[in-house]
Amino acid sequence: MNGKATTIRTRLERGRSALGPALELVHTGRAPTRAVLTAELGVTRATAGAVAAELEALGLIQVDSRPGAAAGSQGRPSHRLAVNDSGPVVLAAQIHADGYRAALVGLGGRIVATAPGRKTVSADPAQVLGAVVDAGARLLRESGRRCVGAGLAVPSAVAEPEGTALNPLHLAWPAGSPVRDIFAEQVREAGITGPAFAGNDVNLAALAEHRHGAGRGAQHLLCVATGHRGVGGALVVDGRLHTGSSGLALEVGHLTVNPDGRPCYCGGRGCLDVETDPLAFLTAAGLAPGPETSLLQQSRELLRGQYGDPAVRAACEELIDRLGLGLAGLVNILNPDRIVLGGLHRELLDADPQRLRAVVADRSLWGRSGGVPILPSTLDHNSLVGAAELAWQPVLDDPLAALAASQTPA
Amino acid sequence: MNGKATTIRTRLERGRSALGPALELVHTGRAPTRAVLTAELGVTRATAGAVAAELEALGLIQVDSRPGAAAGSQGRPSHRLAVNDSGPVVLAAQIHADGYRAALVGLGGRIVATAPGRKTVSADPAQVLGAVVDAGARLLRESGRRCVGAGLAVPSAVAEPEGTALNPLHLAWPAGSPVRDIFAEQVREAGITGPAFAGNDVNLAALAEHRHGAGRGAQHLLCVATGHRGVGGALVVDGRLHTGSSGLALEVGHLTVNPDGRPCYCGGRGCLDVETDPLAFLTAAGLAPGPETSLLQQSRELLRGQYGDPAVRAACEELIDRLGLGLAGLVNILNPDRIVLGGLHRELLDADPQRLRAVVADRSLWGRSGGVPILPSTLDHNSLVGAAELAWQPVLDDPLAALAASQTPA
DNA sequence: TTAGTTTGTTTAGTAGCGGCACAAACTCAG
DNA sequence: CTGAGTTTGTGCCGCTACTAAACAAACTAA
Repeated sequence: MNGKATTIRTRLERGRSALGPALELVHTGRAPTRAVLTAELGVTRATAGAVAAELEALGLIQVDSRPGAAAGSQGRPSHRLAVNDSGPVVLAAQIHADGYRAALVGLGGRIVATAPGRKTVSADPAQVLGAVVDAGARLLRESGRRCVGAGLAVPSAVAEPEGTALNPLHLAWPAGSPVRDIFAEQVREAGITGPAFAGNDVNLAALAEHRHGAGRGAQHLLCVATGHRGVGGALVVDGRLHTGSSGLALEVGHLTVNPDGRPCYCGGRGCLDVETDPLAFLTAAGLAPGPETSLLQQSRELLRGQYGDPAVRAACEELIDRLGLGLAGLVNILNPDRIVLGGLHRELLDADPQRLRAVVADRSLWGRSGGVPILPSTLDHNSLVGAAELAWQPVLDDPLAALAASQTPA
Repeated sequence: MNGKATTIRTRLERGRSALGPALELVHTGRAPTRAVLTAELGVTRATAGAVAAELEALGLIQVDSRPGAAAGSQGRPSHRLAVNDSGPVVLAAQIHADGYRAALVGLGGRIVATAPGRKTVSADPAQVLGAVVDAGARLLRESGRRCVGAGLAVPSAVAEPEGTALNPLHLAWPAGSPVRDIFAEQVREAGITGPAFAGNDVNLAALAEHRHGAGRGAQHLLCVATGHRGVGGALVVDGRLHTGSSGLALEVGHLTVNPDGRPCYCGGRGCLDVETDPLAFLTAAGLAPGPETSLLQQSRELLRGQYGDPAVRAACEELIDRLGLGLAGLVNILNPDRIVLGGLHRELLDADPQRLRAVVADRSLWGRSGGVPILPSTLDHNSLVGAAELAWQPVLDDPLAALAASQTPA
């Protein structure tokens, strides 16, 4: 009964319907040649060729004459299909505990230019976001590239469709700040073309890992990460973020992983949040956390440098057991086919992969027969690249419409 | 790199692409007239008319001349669009602790004919499934209707794509029984046309509730139910079952809801499974469960008949608190926009809806501001109807192909 | 050199859908 | 009772994205 017709998309809007899927295949590197593009789309060679030509005409992809397929195959060599290196870009912005970062990101998830993060902290989101957008606008001017959108990653749950940050951790922003609208406003004022989006940083990191990192090819990708305090989760299903009905899904921090654990502000005790974050690690290792460097940095140095120390090792194993219990619970509920860990959790995995995999397999119901692959994240700045993915999405969904929209800022 | 082209569907296969979506709208009662079908599909009136005509020609829907819209509106009255009452049916089968049940189900989820369940229990799945299929085949012969598929609901997790029952509770079947293949074989041997499917009963109940019951219109529907022992969960996202990467998602029984609780076979303690099922309720109420009637039946009678009894009431409140904690955990992870409860959980909700809603709102992170609607299931035999939905799905996805396939049994 | 294989392009031809005009069936005002 | 307004249903035309099939191109292998 809702007026909007969201039921069918593909066939009803004019223009080539295969344009978006084709671009996504090139964007994620799954279509290196026209031949595999043909197979992957399930269309005839004629159509795939026309689609590729149109994407090339739009300036989104480029075709090299160099052979794209593996050498040694017989038959006529295929031409290489790749993202246009000098095509349009999107503005990606990330706010984190220590400051912010702005970047221009092209198709394929390639970071074209970056503005170094600065340690500026303000209780006013508009001020911080204004600074990031300014940095981004400067990058855009310097590069002279066309911009088709902007994406923002924040360390907070972002409610949809309002675009408000419900719990901006370590940012001192007021809860419920309309970050998406503030960001969009700043972007518009800076003269940057295209729509603006905002999302949770772990969600966006998961999106990036799925398209360009350790999550490539996974159908149900679960990501769990912890940076400074608290634990974030994300799920990517069939290439799309699963954010629940209002963007608040995968709030995994309050799974009980230690019945006798320390109390948590949520009202429970022994939550994943307070049992597996860097602070928990440092205290388990018997260290008073120093304020000079970040908790994650301290934990990382400890794990990499002094893993021989029995106290450090014991703390590591304790956290692995707790994390494994939490992951097992998530496996039971979400049944992913791959898990990618970031932040301190990634370090814990690197330190003792066997133990973590064993705990997860042992405590998940069906894990005994096989178990889910657990991998460390592989992408640098994955939240930033994920923010770019958010901005690229309209282009991937409908290149013609998105490019036309960003051409006329209206 | 998988050969199959699953990327695009709609525009590439021949035939009207709006046929499936249109049938689904009529099937779920969301398109009572051609006019709203037009709006809902987002096509022109001409196209919607043609689509409706083709569906009618296929014998799937019927158009009455009686006005379909609400009276009192001006303009030309619309014709009523409805499912064809004498059209094809599917065979739905359900296995439960006390026996089995077979039924013929038409479009719209209407049960056309039922064969009474019988108390036959065997350790051989082939024997029990053979009996259900025989009963179904008898129904089909008596009705003379055309059959386009068969669906089976079993009280067990069903692994995909193998179609094996991993933990057939209270059935004494060997774990890992290939129920889908056994069922399909029996269906084929009985001369029943169309493909055969199998699924977990709670999953299928959720699907049915979403399409024809308390879950209608929900985007992210979470269902939780307990029948005899153990707790089942299911999630329906955008009208499709979310079963994870291998059909094993929503195994919610082992969320920790009572740190000091009784030990569970999973290795943990205080799991939802052992803290909120009928056995837990009866023991909490101080009763030794009698073997004569089912545990759910006993619990239900106790709750409805002796709710005044302090012990019963205390047991009820204890279970509500535990269930609420579990639901809150699921809300944090899945962020549904509606929750539907079945079995004993439904009874608990009916007994004290205020208390359950309060607990869930209090213990879920974002629940304090609003809270998710929690409703009791409304459909009789929802697992059975859900099994039928499974069988209808190919027809809803592509009516032309599905009907053609079931015509020629090959 | 010739056959075989894979890739890319050109040429019809088909069909689904949008756009538009028109017809049908009602309500409401006067 | 009549005509204007409104909503619904249908017939016709044209566009265009697609398939199909033949052809051309660029390699390998014998």
